[in-house]
Amino acid sequence: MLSLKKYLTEGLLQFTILLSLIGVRVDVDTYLTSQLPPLREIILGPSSAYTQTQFHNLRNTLDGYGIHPKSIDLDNYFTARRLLSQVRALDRFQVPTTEVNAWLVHRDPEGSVSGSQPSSGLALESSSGLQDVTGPDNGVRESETEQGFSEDLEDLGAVAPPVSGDLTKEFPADISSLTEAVPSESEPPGLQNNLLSPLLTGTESPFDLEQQWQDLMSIMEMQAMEVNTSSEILYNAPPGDPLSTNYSLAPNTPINQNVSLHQASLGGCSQDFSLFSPEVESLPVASSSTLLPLVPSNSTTLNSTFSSTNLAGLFFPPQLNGTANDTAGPELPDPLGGLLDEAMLDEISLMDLAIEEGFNSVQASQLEEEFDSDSGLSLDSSHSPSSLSSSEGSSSSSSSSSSSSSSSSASSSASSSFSEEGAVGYSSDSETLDLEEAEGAVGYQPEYSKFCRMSYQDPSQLSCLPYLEHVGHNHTYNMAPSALDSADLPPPSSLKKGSKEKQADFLDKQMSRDEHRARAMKIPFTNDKIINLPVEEFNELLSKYQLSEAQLSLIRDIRRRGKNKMAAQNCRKRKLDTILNLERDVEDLQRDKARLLREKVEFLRSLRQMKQKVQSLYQEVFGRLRDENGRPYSPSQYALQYAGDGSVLLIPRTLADQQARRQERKPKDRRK
DNA sequence: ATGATCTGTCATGAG
DNA sequence: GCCTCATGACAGATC
Repeated sequence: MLSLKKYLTEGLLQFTILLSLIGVRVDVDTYLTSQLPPLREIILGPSSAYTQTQFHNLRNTLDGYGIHPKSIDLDNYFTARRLLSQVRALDRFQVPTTEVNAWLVHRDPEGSVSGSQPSSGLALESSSGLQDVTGPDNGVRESETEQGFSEDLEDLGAVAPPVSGDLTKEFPADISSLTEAVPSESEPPGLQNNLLSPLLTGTESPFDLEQQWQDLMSIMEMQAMEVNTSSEILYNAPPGDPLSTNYSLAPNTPINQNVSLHQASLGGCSQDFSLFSPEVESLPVASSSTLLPLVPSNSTTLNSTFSSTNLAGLFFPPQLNGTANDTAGPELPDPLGGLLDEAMLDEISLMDLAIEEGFNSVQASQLEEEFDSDSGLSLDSSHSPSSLSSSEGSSSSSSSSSSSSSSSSASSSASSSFSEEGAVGYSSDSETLDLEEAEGAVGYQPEYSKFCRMSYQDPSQLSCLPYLEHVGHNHTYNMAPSALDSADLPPPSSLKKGSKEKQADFLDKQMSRDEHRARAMKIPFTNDKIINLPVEEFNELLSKYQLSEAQLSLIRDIRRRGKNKMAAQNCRKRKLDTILNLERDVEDLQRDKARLLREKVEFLRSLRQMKQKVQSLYQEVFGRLRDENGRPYSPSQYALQYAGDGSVLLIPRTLADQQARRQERKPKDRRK
């Protein structure tokens, strides 16, 4: 059997290679597509497989594409298809560009507010600390910082370049804050851009914090294992706490450059808000938040992090002493900052894909090899012969096939193939003669279908049956049974006597127990007829012969067992098909899940962009404001704030700062 | 030799 | 009641 498989496998491969050499393209997709209907029919079973056995539909018309549902070829087939679909899915998935805006901002130690919120778990942002005191080489790295500020960084492990005050000046609006607790004494004074500090102080998400947090949790839960592992590595997170790692950095924690970069990106997300963005303002939540008045009682949880009601609190350090420029603002949690972290989201998305689509490197390499093969066949053809040999489809559609489908147990096959006698296309006269001689029973006919099937399965059998050699090449096994009815075949004339005995033995082995019994009982017709004839014809057939009670009993048993055998095969096929369908459903659901996750990532990214836009607009508006003397307002002394009617007010910084503090307390109280 | 799997068979119930 | 089919369970065959 194995040797025959190998034989056919090699033959198939060689044939494919030949096709390739002569320019005939073997298209994998076409191959699979064209294979699918018959294969699916095999798997699902032709209509007859799920219905009553149709006597007039006995022949298997699967055109040789039959693959036994339990055959390894079927697994290979679906594996290949799944891999193909996964590869194609890669086209659809656009890996988001990772944009990391790294800003190292130091907080004034007086920012006690920040110290009071380390447990928030969210990104703590420096409100005023724009001074870069990460190292003495700040100036040297300024240029690259600026460059890194605008360019997309794909490598999250990249070192975050320090940011100098000049640089911030250059990019006051687009601040991706890094929350770091840096000792104040290390901060060089006078390196502050107050305009930036409110951005760093906190941003208000247009979405509900709780919702965002739940969304994040849902994402993280789905990717708990993988995200946990990777995030720990990537973000230097404490084990088991990827969220806090992503969103916060404990105060007084020395700056880890890798972490700093990531934190910077988080901050960048968090600082964006929709103050001036029409699109964002149109959002219900955003508009509601922006309309919040200065009254402290109206401040919400979001205000602490995205205080649109108090723009001063956002854009200015909450703590303004005499040298406000030197102070760092409180670190406020930013719910969206972490959510919008592209690096995290990308990773989630990618890992989700990797997990849910089950596309690992091994499979990819295997698939690649398959596609790289000269044959052009992506399917593992090494098993194809077995699939041909075990034509499950025949069993499902015809009674004859049911007996023959069990190739390995051909010796125990219950019935000869009534329909396949002709379907096989085998027309060995000698065979008929030998069988009749061996049987000694009138009307008993050999099972040519089994010959054919065995010829597929065992090359040795094929070789010992030279007259069967053609079976492997022609496909006349689908011919009408009547055309090749063995009973009508003339005796062979060219068969050698030496092979006759082998054939007889072989046929004898191929006979099922019931066939042996029938022969022993001298039943005058084939088991196929016994099993597959409609009851009326069956009774009519019985009436034509004078049969003993024992013979009649045996015939009934043969019929019952034969039908039950087919029923069992169909039943098992259905069971297997159900499993396969469920498997496909699971895969589909996993793909949907991955797609939804990708969409969510895109939405969050879009939100971040809008917030950045608003941020820049704020900078622009504030920068154009002039006092009565024509001088610009100091960001440390004034801030913009939304009024309840939607207008924007310029209010003193102290007032804004007070409000910001109130808004910070609210969420804390809520948590209590 | 042994366990897993395949396959045929029986018993039973339903249509 | 008979026939057929579906299916769980079992056992032998096969891998």
